[in-house]
Amino acid sequence: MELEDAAETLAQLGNPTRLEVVRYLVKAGPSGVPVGSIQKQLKIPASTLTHHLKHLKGVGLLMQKREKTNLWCSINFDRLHEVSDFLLEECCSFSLRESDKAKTERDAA
Amino acid sequence: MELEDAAETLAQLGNPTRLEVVRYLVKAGPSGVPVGSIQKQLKIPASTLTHHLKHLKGVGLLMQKREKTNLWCSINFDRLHEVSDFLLEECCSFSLRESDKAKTERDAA
DNA sequence: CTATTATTTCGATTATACTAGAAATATTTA
DNA sequence: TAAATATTTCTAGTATAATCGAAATAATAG
Repeated sequence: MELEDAAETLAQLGNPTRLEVVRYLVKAGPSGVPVGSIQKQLKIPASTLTHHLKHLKGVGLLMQKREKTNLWCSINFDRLHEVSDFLLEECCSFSLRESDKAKTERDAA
Repeated sequence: MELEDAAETLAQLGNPTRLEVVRYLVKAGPSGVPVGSIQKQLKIPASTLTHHLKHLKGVGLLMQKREKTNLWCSINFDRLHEVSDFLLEECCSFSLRESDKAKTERDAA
C-alpha cells in the first residue's frame, strides 16, 4: 500500500461519524446491512450518511450490493487489514521493546 | 480505546505529510531523531513541520525529549498499536472468511 | 554577552470537509 | 400508472485544516 493511498484511507476513517459506521459494519459482518438500517440505528440524517458512504466507497472500504429497494453495505475487511498493516509495518519489534520498557518503568514505580 | 479518540488519532495519521513523518519515525526506531533531521530529510518547511508535530503529539503518537539544542522525536509505538487494534477489533474472523472467499473466487476464475 | 544553531509563534492565504434540509430520483408493489 | 419506500443530489452555511514566510524565541558554545 502506498503512502498517499494509506493517508487518504486513514483520513476517511478519521471522521467520527464514518468510524462509527465502519464499526457498525464490522460488527454486522460480511452479509452487511442496508443503508436505511445504518441510518436508523446510528441516527444519521440520510443525506449525511450517503455523503459519508460515498467517501468510504471511494477508498475501497465499503462494498455495496442492491437487493430490491435496499442497498446493502458491507465492509471490505481486506482493505481494513491493508491500512492496519501499513501502520504497523516494520515497527512490531520496536513496539515490543517499547512495551517492555513501559512495563519495566511501571514496575519500578 | 474510545471511538472519538480513535477517530481523532486516525485523522492525524490521515495527512500525507504527517504519515510520512510517522513512517520516518517508525523506521528511526525508539531512539528517534531531532526535528531538524526530519525537516532536512523529508524537506518539510520548519514551521509546517512544527505544526504537524504538534498534532501528532496532541494525540499521543509522538514523544519528545530535549538534548542540547536538539529536540528528539520518537514514535509512541504502543499508541500506534492501540489505533491499529481498534480498526481490527472483532473483525479478524470475518476478515479470514472474506480473504478465503476472495481467494476462492480468484481460483475459480 | 554574542553568535550560532534549532525550533516555534504569528499571520495570512487558500482549500477542503462536515452537516443537513428540501427536492429529486430510483425501485418495487399493488 | 400510482403509491410507498429507499436512497441520492442539490445547495449552502459553517467550520476547520494545510501551507509557509518572516520574525521571534530558546538553548548552547565561545
